[in-house]
Amino acid sequence: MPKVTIEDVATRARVSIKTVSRVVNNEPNVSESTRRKVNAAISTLNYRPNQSARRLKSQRSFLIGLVYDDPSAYEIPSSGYVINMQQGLLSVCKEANYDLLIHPCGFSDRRIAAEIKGLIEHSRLDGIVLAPPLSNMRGIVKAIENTGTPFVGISPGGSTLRQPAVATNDREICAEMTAHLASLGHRRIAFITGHPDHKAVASRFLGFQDGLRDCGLKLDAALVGSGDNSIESGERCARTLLDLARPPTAIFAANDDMAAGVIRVAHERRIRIPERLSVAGFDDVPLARQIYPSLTTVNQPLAKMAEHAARRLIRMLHSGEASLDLEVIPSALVLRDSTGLAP
Amino acid sequence: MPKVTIEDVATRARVSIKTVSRVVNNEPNVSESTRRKVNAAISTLNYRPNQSARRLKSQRSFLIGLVYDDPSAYEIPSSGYVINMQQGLLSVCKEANYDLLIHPCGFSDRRIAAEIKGLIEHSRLDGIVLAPPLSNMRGIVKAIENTGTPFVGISPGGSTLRQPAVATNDREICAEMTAHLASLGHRRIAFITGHPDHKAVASRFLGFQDGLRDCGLKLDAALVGSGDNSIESGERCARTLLDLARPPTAIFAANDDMAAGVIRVAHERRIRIPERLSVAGFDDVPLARQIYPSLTTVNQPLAKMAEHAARRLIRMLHSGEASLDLEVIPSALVLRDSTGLAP
DNA sequence: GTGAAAGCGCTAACAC
DNA sequence: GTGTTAGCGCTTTCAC
Repeated sequence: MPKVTIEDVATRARVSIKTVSRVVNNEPNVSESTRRKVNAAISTLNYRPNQSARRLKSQRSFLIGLVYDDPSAYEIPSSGYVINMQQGLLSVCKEANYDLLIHPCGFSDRRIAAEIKGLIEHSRLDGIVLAPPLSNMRGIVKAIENTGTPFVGISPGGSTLRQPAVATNDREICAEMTAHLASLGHRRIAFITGHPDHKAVASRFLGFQDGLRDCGLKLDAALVGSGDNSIESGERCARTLLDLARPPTAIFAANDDMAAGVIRVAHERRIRIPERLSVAGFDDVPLARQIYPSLTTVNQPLAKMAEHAARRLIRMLHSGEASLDLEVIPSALVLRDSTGLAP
Repeated sequence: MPKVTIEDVATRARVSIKTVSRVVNNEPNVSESTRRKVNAAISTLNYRPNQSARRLKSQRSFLIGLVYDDPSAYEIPSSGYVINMQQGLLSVCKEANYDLLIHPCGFSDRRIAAEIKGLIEHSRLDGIVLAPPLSNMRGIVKAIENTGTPFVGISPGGSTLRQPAVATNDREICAEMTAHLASLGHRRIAFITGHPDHKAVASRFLGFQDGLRDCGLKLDAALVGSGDNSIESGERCARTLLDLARPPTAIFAANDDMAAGVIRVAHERRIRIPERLSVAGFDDVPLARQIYPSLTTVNQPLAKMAEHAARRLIRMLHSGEASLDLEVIPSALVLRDSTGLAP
């Protein structure tokens, strides 16, 4: 590795290092011919600016942190959502010449605020993308705000926290899904709620209620199960619901894992899906296509949401100001084999 | 954020900056009392060494890269394996004060060597952890070797490439799984092979053959399906196998996704599992616990493998020398509900 | 439009 | 054991 520095480029292009710096950073005040000369030198020498030097001098790290709840701490099975967010972030970081640092952390930890503060100070992050459900937790959002580090939240749900954020239309799309089930003739539609700490997941329940109302159906408290996003809670709720004297003909779970739990129970009891029971989920995790029957669900454009979050963050970094509004990227219904006409 | 520098610490502790540097880096030649004084100053001032400065001066980035094949490029559904590796790496990086950069890249891309070279040059990575199947691809391994960057491969499979690597006992554990199926009375055991580019997955087939031999069974070519790790290929192979005049009573797939495909087909055909057909997979992805019936599989300790890889890499970084041997971390059988006595 | 000079905060020689 | 000095490679005044 022949360390080629800005000086080498300057010498070769017969200009000063400052001019090279201008070209590299796309600054104005460089004539077109000089720019060409410099670029030629850069590519023949295969010059790469030294990030460390640039960071040191400019007092910026060109580092963006993704902070999410550590899946290992909670046995959340479909941690695939992290991968999706990472992909979205990476694609933007790449083109903007930022690097991405990932930082899982347990959200129940009372010291989490200190942990985040330490992370920012240690890695000198320029900005942060905050994944759900951390984005709806007051203590965490406040901790980041206190450090003064720009950040963008993803899916903060109905939380009242004012923050720059990107989300999807959980509520509206759940109303749509509910309407879809109703249009298949279902009248007794059950809902399994998610983990209470996930505000975004909570708003899915609201959407369900909207949907019922839109279709002239009444909410039956007996048809609401309290889950916690885990497959086990889905199984538990399914058992209770299916034990009912008048069981539901459709079950809409607030996420795919719980829906998978419902399907497991249906299999155990030899209840045909969708002939005797329709099941719908939310997230469109890989699992949704893999189980039998394949799961009707809502595709949440996580990668795209992350992309937008990153772009916004970088814009904030450059402009120095934060827009506190919520950007919404719509989800889409994915109709597969687990839903059908009401029996 | 009051920028506190090494100088502030030195002033407060009434020593020179070099002494502070020594304390921070745990270097020798500092008296215990001085060390205490300095540490006191550090903590009252809440001093954090500026990584950029340190990197610039020491010509090291304190950055480790995880290079893996981009799951989005191939629709590999159970990309959960990346998360597991990340977790393992992060835990080690954290304690060793390195940061982790993740870099997915398409492995079929002919320019991948150039891409990796660019990545190393751009981010100035100190070392690389190479995930499978990239770790068994000559072009990629050579590209990294050419840059002179230390690296450790994960699960390079039976590849003949000499490299520092951490793997699991794919072959032996597959022989064990096969023996387990035989012990349940199965005599017609089918195998579905994985993607030919994945050497580690290929060695699972060898293990299957070992197992058959150990149990005095003969390999029946008709009972071998050629998959590509995808769930669809699992379905395809399952159809062919189950259409046989004398179908197998057990199917062992080289990964969980293909096993899930087999289970889907069994459901379609109303073939009871495990009463009429036993199914086994490999990987123990989250899906394995979620589908019905839950999948008997092999738990691959990916996080632990990644941990060891990171530790080795960091040791290499400090010592400057690479040990080319292969470290093996054993997998374990996970017996669930998809396997049972032969009919 | 372009360049000279001054550091950013730290580590590595080398003195003492 | 401890301190002094000289940069690492870049960006940033500010001069021209």
